[in-house]
Amino acid sequence: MGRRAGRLGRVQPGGGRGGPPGARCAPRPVGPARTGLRPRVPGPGRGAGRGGRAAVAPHRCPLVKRRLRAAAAEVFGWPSLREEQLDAMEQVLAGRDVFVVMPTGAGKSAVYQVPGVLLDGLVVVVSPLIALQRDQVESLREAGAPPAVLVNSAQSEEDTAAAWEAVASGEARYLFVSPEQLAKPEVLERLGRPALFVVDEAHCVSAWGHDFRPDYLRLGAAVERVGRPPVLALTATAGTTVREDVITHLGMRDPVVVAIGFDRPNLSLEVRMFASDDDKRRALLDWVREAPRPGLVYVATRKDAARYAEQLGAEPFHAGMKAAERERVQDAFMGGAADLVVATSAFGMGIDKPDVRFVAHASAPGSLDAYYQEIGRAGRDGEPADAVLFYRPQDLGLQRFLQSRRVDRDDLLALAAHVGERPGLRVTELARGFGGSRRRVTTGVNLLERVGALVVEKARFRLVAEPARAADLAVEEAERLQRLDKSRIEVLRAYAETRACRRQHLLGYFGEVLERACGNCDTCRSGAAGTGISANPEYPAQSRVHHAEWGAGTVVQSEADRLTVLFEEVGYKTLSLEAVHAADVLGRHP
DNA sequence: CGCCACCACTATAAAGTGGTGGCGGTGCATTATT
Repeated sequence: MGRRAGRLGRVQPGGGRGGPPGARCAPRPVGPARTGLRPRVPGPGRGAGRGGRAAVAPHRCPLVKRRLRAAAAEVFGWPSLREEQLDAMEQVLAGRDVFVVMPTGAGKSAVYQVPGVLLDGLVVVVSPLIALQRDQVESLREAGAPPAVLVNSAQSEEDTAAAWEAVASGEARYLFVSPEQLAKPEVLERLGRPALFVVDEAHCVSAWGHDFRPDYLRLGAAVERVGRPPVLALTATAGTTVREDVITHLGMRDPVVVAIGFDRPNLSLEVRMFASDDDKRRALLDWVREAPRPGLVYVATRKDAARYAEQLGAEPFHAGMKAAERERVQDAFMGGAADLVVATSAFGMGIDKPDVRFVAHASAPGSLDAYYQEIGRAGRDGEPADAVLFYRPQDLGLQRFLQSRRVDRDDLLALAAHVGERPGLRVTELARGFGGSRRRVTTGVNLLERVGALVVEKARFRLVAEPARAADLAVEEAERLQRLDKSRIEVLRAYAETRACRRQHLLGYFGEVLERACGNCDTCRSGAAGTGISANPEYPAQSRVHHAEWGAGTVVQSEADRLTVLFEEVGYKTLSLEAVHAADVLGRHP
């Protein structure tokens, strides 16, 4: 395998430093510069509305592309690559930061796997689940790609030692780790100077970094610590808000965005509205019993997973189950032995089953991003499939609870004071000395850093504000973030309650414009989705507005009689156009 | 925020009503016990 790869020649990372192929053939800087903390209006290169064509220059570099194609064919046995994959790979080899949005199954992994063959150095791949890391290593091994190793807490010390040995000797080409591993200074030291830094399932930075897995927000610092190699972020779901968040927190510089369109026309979209819980439950059971399988039912709680599974004679799946049992259910579903799984959001990452005929939601998830991701597991074979949301406005209450991050000013004050008195501590020392969990301490540190009250130098913390002031700023910021989080639920509500074409609505949120009503959603079928809904000439989607009370914002949804706007300070709001006109509260921004 | 299990209450008794406290999701890594 090494020999095969060797014949293809090597490319130095980083257009500037690297010299030849990259330098001679460096693509022109293209694509929007999207590094700001707050959402902006997409630049002209963004490509909204043109079916999500890649936002890369028409520039071509025959030599590099030829070598990429050769590596794909010779090492991985892929006779061809998508144009988007090639574009992304080429930009990576030229040393650019690249943000790739592609559906599962479209070959996201190839975007780092193939350049990995040509690069002369380590490719670090951050992945959220150990199971996913193992799958990736397995598929690289099967392909006969350069050696790939793992470092995590679930393997023996011997295996970890061997992995580090392979990294140190230069034998290992790919290293798979969790963000938690990269929070350890000794791990970062052992990485040396990687040639490429990959963040797989990059939406996790935004979805989990702010509280559940705060080490995700420290990846940007990790990138700096290892000499700032090119950063490649990969995900299947990224609305514009999520994308901005990921780019900001990974510290990506002027990234090239390569996206494949979001639309899945074979997926029928439907929302069924209920007032009572009993009615909703009965309707879901009836519907699922009749639906063609295999299918997936998403629920909001573990208890519901057990209950519905029992009633449907299906397999439940949630994080409270034993690992062996979870594995059994997942394998049974993948293999076809189980054709119905009732799951919480724990189920799905890494699931790539082509023939799933429906995804039904027994309760609303917490965001439209999550919803899109979950329904995206249906109909990957391109055959007709159903996405049905059994909706009750009351169900949003649970999501509101789940997204409320409890911030305690006293806690933050104590943390700030502790750091202030003992400059130079690292996370582990801080957690031990301060007496909080690593998670709590990291979340606090992230927040303090975000408001500029704390700086990090070589993984050591220093307070640069008065503790009381630091705590105030952090609380203020946490409250702002919380408003934003909660407002994401409003986006879901808007989807569930819209009378317009669901697909236009959904795609609009992801920054794509569908010119005409889709004809494959419930509102289209019932004739409720009138014409001309997508275009409100007064406040088109993505335009900047200013509200008298809520300040600056961006229109994310524009319908004939209502608007959904993302305000920077208060989050998403749905406004009735009639009220807007009556009170004259909304102005256009230049 | 909303549910649900549990409790007290009512008062020919059994089963229903009303109040309320606890609970709700996602994974890695690490550590203390069997």
